[in-house]
Amino acid sequence: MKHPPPSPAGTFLNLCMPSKTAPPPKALSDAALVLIAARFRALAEPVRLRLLNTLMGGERNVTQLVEASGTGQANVSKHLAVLREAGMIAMRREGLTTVCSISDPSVYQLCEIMCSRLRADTEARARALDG
Amino acid sequence: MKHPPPSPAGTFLNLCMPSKTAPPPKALSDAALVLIAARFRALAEPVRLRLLNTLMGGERNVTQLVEASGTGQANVSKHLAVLREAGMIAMRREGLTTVCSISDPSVYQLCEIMCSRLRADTEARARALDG
DNA sequence: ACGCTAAATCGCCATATAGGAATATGCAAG
DNA sequence: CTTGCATATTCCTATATGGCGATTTAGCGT
Repeated sequence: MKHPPPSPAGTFLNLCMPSKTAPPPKALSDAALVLIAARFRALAEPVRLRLLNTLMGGERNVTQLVEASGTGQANVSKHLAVLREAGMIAMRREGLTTVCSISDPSVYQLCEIMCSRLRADTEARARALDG
Repeated sequence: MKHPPPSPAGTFLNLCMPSKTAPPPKALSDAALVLIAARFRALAEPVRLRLLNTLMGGERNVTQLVEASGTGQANVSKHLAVLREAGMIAMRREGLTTVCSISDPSVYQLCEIMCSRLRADTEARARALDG
């Protein structure tokens, strides 16, 4: 259950270094691609990203997430189900409420990378206008 | 109205994060979330992942990508347009052919992270079956 | 000009999914 | 058991998107 992090494939340290390291082009199976695509799809929705972003501040119950999300309770419930099935969040019943938390640490890395890219692209576009 | 009564910051972090990787929970704007979601959506498709996976081996023209993708030329063309609009690949005309290449190095990181997670989950599920 | 090839685009269909209202379920208090 | 709150689920509609065939566009050689 608990794993003293043996640095899964060295991904942690490579995070902040956008060097042009081309890894050996290992071909992935079709089945693997389907699974990977499913994970990306779970992140391909603004409301779900808002939920994850809120959960980055710590555990929240569903009502709190509904308030933070700007959409209805039914939608949030469905989006949470998607995130849970993708293994990204954990949900536990606590009396009347359901408490949610991020269960997949790679969510942080993925969002961090995307944000960095977004910043870089925006900046590049701004430079293109000025220069 | 209500505040998160139990864990302020520590509980779930102890569960899933080693030590260092907790970024300050910066709230992202709705506009940023839409842009980030769009980038994830570009990766949320097996055929597009196959194209990227192929391009990880170096530049390829569209015909080569069609052969590697297992789907039709029209589809590949549309998928390539999606990846280009997401800023992940570059395309240049070279005589009759169009040569494609990965233009966003974060693609490597993102796929690497997803593959690691996939391996970890699959392994955990296998352990759960064996006991 | 023509034909040929590579790639992009269009039209259509089928499916997936986000959104929302209504309803059902689970749980605790009285 | 009944009431009330917090979530989940169901049903529905609108939209987005993938796949495919057919057509169009683009560039090279003749």
